[in-house]
Amino acid sequence: MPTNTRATKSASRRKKQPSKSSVPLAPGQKRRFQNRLLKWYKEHGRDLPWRRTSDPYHILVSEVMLQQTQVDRVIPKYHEFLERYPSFTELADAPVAEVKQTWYPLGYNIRPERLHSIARETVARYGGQLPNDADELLSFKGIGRYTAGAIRSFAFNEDAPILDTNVIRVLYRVFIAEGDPKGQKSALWELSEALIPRGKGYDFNQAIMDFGATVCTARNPYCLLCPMKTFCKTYPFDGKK
DNA sequence: TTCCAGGCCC
DNA sequence: GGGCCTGGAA
Repeated sequence: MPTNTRATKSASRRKKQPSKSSVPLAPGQKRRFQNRLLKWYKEHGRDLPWRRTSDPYHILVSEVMLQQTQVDRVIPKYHEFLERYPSFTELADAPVAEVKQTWYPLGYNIRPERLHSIARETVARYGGQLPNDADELLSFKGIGRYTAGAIRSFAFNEDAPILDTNVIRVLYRVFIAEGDPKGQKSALWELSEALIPRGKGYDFNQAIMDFGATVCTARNPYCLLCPMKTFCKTYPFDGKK
């Protein structure tokens, strides 16, 4: 926990005021969202290759590939890449030029360079084991806040929050629905964290991204078959945001 | 053809 | 807050 958020507990009786950036959740709303999302995921979640492993290296490769590239284009390259570089060691030992060639044609070629440097550093400084600590992960070039959360939840099974465009869109629509979503990142990070059912960070995070990618889509979302429509602040969708 | 999204770095 | 690089929408 951060610091002393309850310092004045006995000093005053003022009701807890949501800080400007936090989103109030109606009673039961949190659990309803969690239950419906996880149920939806059980029935409709996609079967993706990186969901069949908990190897942090595999997870990292998939997440870096997915940073600016759609799932369908990533899948074949994910297999090819791992076949060629089965672990941090092989990747670290490979010439970066070759790694970039293997990466082709995914594009954004700074990514293979960074992935390669992450591999080298992981071998050199962490004995070939990716750290699970948030700050250590964030210290790598190429791992930002989203990817650090993804690694912690998908590879290490921690209840770490993630926030990418899918998650932003889903949480904004269901719980906020006013103002500019991008201007509310900190509230959305808080929401992302607060909504994770204890011990279920992996499934919950995978679920919310799948949900955003296939139901709560950017354009023409499938509101009619959405399990959240009874309490979604955006339902019925009017064509914007 | 132009414009914008998308995580990250700076 | 802008630029990166690229696909896809406008």
